[in-house]
Amino acid sequence: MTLTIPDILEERCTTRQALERLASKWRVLLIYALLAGPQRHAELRRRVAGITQKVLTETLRDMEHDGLVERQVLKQTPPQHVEYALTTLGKTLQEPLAAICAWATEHPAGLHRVAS
Amino acid sequence: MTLTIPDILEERCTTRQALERLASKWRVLLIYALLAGPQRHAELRRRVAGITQKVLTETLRDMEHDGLVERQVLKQTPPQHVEYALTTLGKTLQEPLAAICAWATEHPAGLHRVAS
DNA sequence: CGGGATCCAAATTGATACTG
DNA sequence: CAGTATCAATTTGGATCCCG
Repeated sequence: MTLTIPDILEERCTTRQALERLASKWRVLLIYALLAGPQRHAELRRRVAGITQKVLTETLRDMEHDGLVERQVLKQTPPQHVEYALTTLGKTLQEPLAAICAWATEHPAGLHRVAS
Repeated sequence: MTLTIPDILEERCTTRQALERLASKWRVLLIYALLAGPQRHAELRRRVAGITQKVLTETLRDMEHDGLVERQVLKQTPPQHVEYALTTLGKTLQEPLAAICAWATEHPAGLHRVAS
């Protein structure tokens, strides 16, 4: 009701830019998956149904470079062991994300795809 | 902390599907713009910087068909007067959306684009 | 196992021109 | 004014093959 609307509608607005980066299907799902704790590449691939190796790698790297995810190599030998974990910053997304998920859960009939 | 993670990671999960539909840059911005009240096509185009007429029309129609937005034609004469407004359902997005925006505002340094 | 490199098909977008 | 139609230009995604 008393929401103050910032000028996030401006292209230069940093809030809008952050928002645009978050508004991604895979990012949201990955963050969600990672809330359960650090996980490996193959693990995430299995958990996040539908994601391909390429997209997974790309998304993780983007998120890492945005400071949301941390990548740790545990072994250097060829059978590499790599884990991804949310950073402190990434974890702060839990609450707002939960709010969205709660909404999506509460309004299952909302975004039904109506045949044109 | 005590967040129960639903299996939104499954492709068939309706919550995930709703989420995927919401996770769109333009949708988020449009909803935000529309929180200020019903607005016209040209008005929205001006407010939501960077959106093109085509994408605006498409996004509005998608949101309309998802039950988030309502379209009302006020005049039938050639210089048409069309207004778009959030539906009751659409308005319920205000809170979760505000949570995300608040996050984005609080973490301006978060999603900085680091030159590769 | 993790992921870089390619090649290619498919989906998005941008720019214009046109209509009720 | 609002919106459709079209076509070219990107972007994005999927499928493979390969390497440390």
